[in-house]
Amino acid sequence: MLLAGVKQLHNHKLTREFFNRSTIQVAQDLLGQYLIFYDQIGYITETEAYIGASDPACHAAKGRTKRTEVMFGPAGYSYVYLIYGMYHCLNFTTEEEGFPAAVLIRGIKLVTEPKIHLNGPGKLCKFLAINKSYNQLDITKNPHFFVAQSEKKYQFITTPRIGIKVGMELPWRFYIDPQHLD
DNA sequence: ACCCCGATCGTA
DNA sequence: ACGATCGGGGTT
Repeated sequence: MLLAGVKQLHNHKLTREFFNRSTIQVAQDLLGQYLIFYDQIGYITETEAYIGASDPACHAAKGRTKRTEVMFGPAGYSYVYLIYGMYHCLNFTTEEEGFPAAVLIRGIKLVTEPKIHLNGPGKLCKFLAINKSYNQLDITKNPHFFVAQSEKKYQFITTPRIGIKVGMELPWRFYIDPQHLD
C-alpha cells in the first residue's frame, strides 16, 4: 500500500497552494505527510511554526537579510541553515510572497530502512545529509526533495516551541501523539 | 576586525 | 548542567 512506488508519491506531491496558507495550518497539516529526500522517505512527526517579523523567535524578526531572504519569497521552498556551528535545520516556507514565515521540520519516522524515528531537527538533517546546498530549493517542483500527501490523519499535541528564549508564550509546536505512532 | 549569540545534541 | 563549534549580524 504505502510503497506502491516513488512514482505514486510524485502524484501526491504537495503543491504551492498547500504551503501558501497560514503557517500554523501548514505546520499542523504537515504532520503525517511523507518527506521524500532522494532514497529516504519518512513521515513527519513534529513541526514548529515561525511566523513573520512580529514573532521574536523567527529569524525574519531581524528583517530581510541574505539568510532570511528565502522566507520572504514564495511558499514551498526549503530553508536550511546551520545552528550552533554543527547542526542543520530544515524548514519549508509558507504564506504569501513578502510575508516571511516557515515551518521547522523537527521529526520524521522513516518508512525506509532503517525504520527509525529521527526525533530532532539536527539529527534528522544529519542522518539524511541535508546541508545548505539544499537551501532555497522549490520543493513543489524538485523530483528528489518534496513532500507527498498521506491518507492517514493523526491526532496531534500542541506545546510551546523548543530551544528558544523568546516567544515561549506562543503554542506553535505540534507533534503526533506518540501513542499513535505505528 | 571583533564580539555575541543561537529554532541542537550527546555526554555527565 | 554543560560544552562543542562556527556563521550571521551588529558594532567598532
